[in-house]
Amino acid sequence: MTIEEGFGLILKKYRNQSGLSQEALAFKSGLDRTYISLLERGKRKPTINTIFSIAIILNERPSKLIKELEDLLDAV
Amino acid sequence: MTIEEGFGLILKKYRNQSGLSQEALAFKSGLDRTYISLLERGKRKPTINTIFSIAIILNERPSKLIKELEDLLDAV
DNA sequence: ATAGTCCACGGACTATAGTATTCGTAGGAA
DNA sequence: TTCCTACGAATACTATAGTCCGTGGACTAT
Repeated sequence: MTIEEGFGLILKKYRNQSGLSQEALAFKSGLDRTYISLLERGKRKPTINTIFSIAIILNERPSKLIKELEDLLDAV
Repeated sequence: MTIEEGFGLILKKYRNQSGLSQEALAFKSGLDRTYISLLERGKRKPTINTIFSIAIILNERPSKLIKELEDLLDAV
């Protein structure tokens, strides 16, 4: 699994937990609807600022998402 | 302080701790020497893959760098 | 049977991450 | 001096992050 694929899975999980649609998350985080879709499908590599923007909207610490991503990648 | 400025400070700190020059870090992480310089001066926003690449070379967990960045930004 | 929500996916674009080259400076060493 | 290492900084380039337009399928509800 690539880093971006793992990030996509984690993003999708937390977004679903928050009850937000892709479009709602996109609007609140100031990103594009289709870009959230691309991220969740592991087709894009977010910048550090994008990671922070998304994490804040999801009420999570960026480091928590990254930690979970590390664990997910290690688990392979 | 912006996210990228904070990341630059942390990168510089850990790079100096590791005893690597910008050029040595660049070589080992497969990035450009001038780009490491740009990052440390807060002029660029690294992607998630770049963050992981650099952290690995510095023998640190990406989440640790991000955690420290959060704390640095909160401290303002 | 149709309207609304949610999302995957594509094409075409714009903004910026990241590369390559070069010049200038400062410090230490020979 | 002269040589070398390390770094900042400018310019110009290439690759890709991120936007904006749309289509269509699955599902729900009315």
